[in-house]
Amino acid sequence: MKQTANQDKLLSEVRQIFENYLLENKLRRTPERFAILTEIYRRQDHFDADQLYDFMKQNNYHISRATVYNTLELLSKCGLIIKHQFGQHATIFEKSYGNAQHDHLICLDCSKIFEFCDPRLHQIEESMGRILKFNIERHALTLYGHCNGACDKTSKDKV
Amino acid sequence: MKQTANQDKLLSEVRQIFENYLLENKLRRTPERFAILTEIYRRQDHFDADQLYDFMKQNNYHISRATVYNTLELLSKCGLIIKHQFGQHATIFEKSYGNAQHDHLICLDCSKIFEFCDPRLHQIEESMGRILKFNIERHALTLYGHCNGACDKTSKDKV
DNA sequence: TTGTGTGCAAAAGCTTTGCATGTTG
DNA sequence: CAACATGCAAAGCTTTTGCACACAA
Repeated sequence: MKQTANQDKLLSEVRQIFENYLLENKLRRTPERFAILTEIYRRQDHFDADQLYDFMKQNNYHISRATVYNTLELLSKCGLIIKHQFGQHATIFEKSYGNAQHDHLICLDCSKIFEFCDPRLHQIEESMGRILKFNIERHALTLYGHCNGACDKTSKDKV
Repeated sequence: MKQTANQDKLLSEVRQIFENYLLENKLRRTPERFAILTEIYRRQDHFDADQLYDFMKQNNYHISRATVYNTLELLSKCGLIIKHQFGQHATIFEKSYGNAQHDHLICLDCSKIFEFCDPRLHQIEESMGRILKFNIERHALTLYGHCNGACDKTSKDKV
C-alpha cells in the first residue's frame, strides 16, 4: 500500500535525524527515546505530555513520565516536534518534520485546532525585526474564533 | 503636575468602567476589587498573579490569592486587562484601557517584552476568517528573537 | 437579612527533581 | 566501567476549590 510505504519512509527519515542529533550531542540512543519518536510520528497530531504518556502505556511500553518529558524536550530542540502554549492549559506538541510551517486557529466553542498559513507573517517578522533591531527567530500566532457549527465537519484534533 | 492629573483621570475612568460592569452583572463592589484595579493601573505594566499578590501584601492590603485570581478574571472579562500566555510560565497580564492594541516581541536573551503593532494582522484575521468560515474574535501574536545587546536601552518590562 | 465575596488552607494539575538502578558507549 | 538515562515518587509551582466568616445590597 502506497500510504504505508510513505509512512515507513517518513519514519526512517525522522529516526535518522534524531540519531544524528543524539550522536552530535553525545547523548545516548536509548530504546525509550526512539520508541517515543516513532509513536509520535506514527499516530498523534496535536497532543500533550500526559496523553503521550498514557498512549505509550496502553501500547505496552514501560516508559515513565520523566522520560516522556525529557524526550519531548530533546525532540523539540532538534526540531522534530514543535511546542505550543494555547490558552492556560498544558503544553501542546505536534510533529513538525514533513509539515509545512503553519499557524493555528482555535475554536472558542469546541476547542478544536485548525491550521493555516499566511505569507504576510513573514513580512511582519521582517519589518518588526528591522524596526526594533532584533533578529527574529520564530513567531507564535493563534487566532481565536467561533466556528458557527462547522467544526464537526473539518476538525483535525482537540486541545 | 500634569502627569498626576492624567493619572487621576485615568484611574477614575477605569474605576467607573469596572463599577458599571459589576452593577450590570449584579456583582458586588468590594473594596478588594477596587484596590486591585487601582494598584494595577497605578503601577504595574506586565505582571503575573503572584507578583500582584506580593505587591498588594507589601502595600499593606490584606487580600488573598483567591481574591487576586478572582478579580483578575473579572477585569479580564470586562476588558480592563489582557491575559497573555508567553512561554510555559505563569499567565502574564497587562492593563489595556488607554493602550492601543498591540502584539509582543520577546527577547530570547533577556526575556524582556517589547510591544509593536502591524495592520497586516487585521488583514490576516479577516482572510482566515473568510476562508475557514470563522468569526475571528481575537489573536495572539508573539515574536521571539535576539536583541544584540540593545535591550537594556529600551525595555519596558521583564517576563 | 440574604447570599455573594473573602481569607485561609488544602487540593488539583502540570512539570521538574532526587535518588537508586540499569544500560549505553 | 564510568557516565548518563531511566523509573519511581516526591516536591514545586501556578491555579482552583471548599468551607466558615464577613459584609455588600
